[in-house]
Amino acid sequence: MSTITLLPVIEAAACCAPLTRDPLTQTQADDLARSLKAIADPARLRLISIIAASDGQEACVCDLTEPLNINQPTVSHHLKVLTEAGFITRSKRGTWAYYALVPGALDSIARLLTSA
Amino acid sequence: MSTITLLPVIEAAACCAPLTRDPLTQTQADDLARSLKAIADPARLRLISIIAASDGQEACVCDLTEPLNINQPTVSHHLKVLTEAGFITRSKRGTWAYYALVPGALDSIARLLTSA
DNA sequence: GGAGTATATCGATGGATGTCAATATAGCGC
DNA sequence: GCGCTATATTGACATCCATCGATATACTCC
Repeated sequence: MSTITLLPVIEAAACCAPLTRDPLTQTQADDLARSLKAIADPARLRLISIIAASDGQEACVCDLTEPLNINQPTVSHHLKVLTEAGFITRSKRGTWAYYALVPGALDSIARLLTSA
Repeated sequence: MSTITLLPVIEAAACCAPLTRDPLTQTQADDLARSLKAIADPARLRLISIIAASDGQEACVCDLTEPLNINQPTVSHHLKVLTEAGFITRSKRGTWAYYALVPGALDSIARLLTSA
């Protein structure tokens, strides 16, 4: 796992023109699809939106488990997917784990979809 | 199938604030996830980008089958998914089917992901 | 109408994925 | 160390999904 980049989303987005300017290569399409798959899930979208609306765009797992009506292991799984995709980061403070939005990660994906 | 809205993407996007402003409700998350799932596939992203780069942002199926290295039924399937999600529209002229981008569909999704 | 072409649909299949219960790990306070 | 709490991991399971071959549909031209 040591070869995973820290911010795969932003890296993937930095490379290329908007989706609508030129046909994507297979590799570009694979990368963008991977990022989109990570957020194309209701539970993960809600997690992102709760984190984003929290103080400092950071939230404790203990505040994320209850409002989603899914079990704790499932929340943990979704947070891992979002982290590996580069949308959030994890920092542990004592017993608690805090997840924070990666600034610009969502924006860089959005830019790829925007034609203007 | 008569109850399907013509532009589900844009309708879903018109209703709500950016993902990062307030926590999403379950319904909002479901809708947005459905739209994102439709484009979270390499083949469909490439289809969109080829259509977008074509004259009048419209392309014939005959021009979409070859460059993707996937079989014709699979291309047809992906085009259907994109159509039902409201990203493209289909118009038949003679023997050929043309698919065109729905203006603003991608943009409205992008706006939901943008914080600014 | 019949042959040929373009596109869509059907059915099957292998692989990915969301969810859970059970368990493991890790930190805290006594 | 021991119990307690918070979070992560594992393994299993059911469902979804991308892809394909085969076939159906629809249009054109002769």
